[in-house]
Amino acid sequence: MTVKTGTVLRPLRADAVRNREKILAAAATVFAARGLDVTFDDIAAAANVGVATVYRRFPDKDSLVAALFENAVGEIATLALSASGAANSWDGFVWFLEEALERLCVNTGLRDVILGAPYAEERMAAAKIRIVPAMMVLMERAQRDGYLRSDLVEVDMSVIEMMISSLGGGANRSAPNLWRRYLQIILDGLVVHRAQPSALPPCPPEAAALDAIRASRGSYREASVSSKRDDG
Amino acid sequence: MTVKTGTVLRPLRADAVRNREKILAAAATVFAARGLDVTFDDIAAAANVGVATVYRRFPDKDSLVAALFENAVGEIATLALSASGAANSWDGFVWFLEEALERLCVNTGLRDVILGAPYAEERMAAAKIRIVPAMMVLMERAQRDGYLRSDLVEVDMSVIEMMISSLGGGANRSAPNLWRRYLQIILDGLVVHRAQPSALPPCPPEAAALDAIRASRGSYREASVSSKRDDG
DNA sequence: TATATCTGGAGGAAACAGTTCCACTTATTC
DNA sequence: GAATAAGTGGAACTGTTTCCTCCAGATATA
Repeated sequence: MTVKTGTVLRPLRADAVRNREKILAAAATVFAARGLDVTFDDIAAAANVGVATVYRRFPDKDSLVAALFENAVGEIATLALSASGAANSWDGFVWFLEEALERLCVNTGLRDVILGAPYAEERMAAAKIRIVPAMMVLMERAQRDGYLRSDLVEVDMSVIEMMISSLGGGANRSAPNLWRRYLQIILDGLVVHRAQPSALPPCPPEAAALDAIRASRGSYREASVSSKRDDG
Repeated sequence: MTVKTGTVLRPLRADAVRNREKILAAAATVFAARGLDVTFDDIAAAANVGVATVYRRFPDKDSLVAALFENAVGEIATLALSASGAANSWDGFVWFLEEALERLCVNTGLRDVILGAPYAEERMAAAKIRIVPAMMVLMERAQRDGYLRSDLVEVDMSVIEMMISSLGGGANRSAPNLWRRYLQIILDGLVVHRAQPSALPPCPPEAAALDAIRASRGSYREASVSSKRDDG
């Protein structure tokens, strides 16, 4: 790791490199748990580092986001490509959705990136651009083979992925796999022929499901307890 | 309209009554368009009234929310009840979903209330309490008649309604009926027997669909342009 | 006309995001 | 193991936003 100083490239000091790693690790955790709308102070705190240190390494959120998510986004495109190599086109389609949604649900930050959050937009757009055609291949194969309903278009899949990933575990600690149940229902709606509904992943405890619902919206201001409460 | 002053009930002055109406109307519009997380200043501006006037009539957001949404919530319960009187239990089930989602999609504030936003929680809980049993009746009838998949439980419907209403027109001006397409897909996943997928509502223009996706998350900070831009 | 009621919007207080500064610490180098 | 360049933490400053109150002046009512 080097840094530009004046006109020469000078190696980053060892402790600085270490801190840079700590920051990246912390940011990954915090972004995953709470999305891209966290502050540099949050990240610094999670990394056990001063804010200035974060600013020194990453002048703005774009650079952090780019450093952390470019690969993850590319990986999704790669998933779609390998899925289109599956022996059965429907299985490939389903497999891709499961893999992609797993990642989006577990990582709110990644979801934000895919969803078009206003950070590092150009670089993320460049990373995302491979996804759409790969997805189209997947869909067309499954449609040609008579598995996937033929009236479905590519943007539908984006919408569906976003609907489902809003239930994700990133925001919803108590039922991290809730989304699988609703994916299954939707798959039952996407498939052309089925004799019976397929078996659903287990039903969540009521409370967990409701948490998920709440989490799906931007989880209001946590402590908007508002009004008075008796001071005890 | 009266107000308690000291110990006597005294009628509200005519202009005050008029302003109160203006505030309610404005709040209804603003809540519908932007959800419950708007400020009193926003409401005052929309009502063409000073903030103080809003505070004077409605000491906190709870009272506004209660005044505006208690009926709307009750109406949803009523819908569920009338739906269970339908000749065909599946038709009743579908009809209820369409009617309820229509309302939730058009009115982000109502969606927030149903979703459990932290305003007027007790009163809203009281209003909501009628919905669950009515929904259960609807579901049980449709399941008994062999239309609705039998592994579905009541909370599933809450989750599904929330997923779908996140695509709603309240936040998504450009494709206000987008949700109908995905409701149809999900219905195709909920029904026990179907020979073919049913026809879908028309596919939206690409851009509109992507708007909807973005709108489904809390639409980031509009102008997070951040960083420097060349001053022209 | 007198007076109780109501109004607007300026502006104070508090919370919070984003960023920089600088006295101090630590790694590197010879 | 000293000299010095590089790096550090967190206080503090700026700007924004939200919530709410105050009060001089306007308006309805009787």
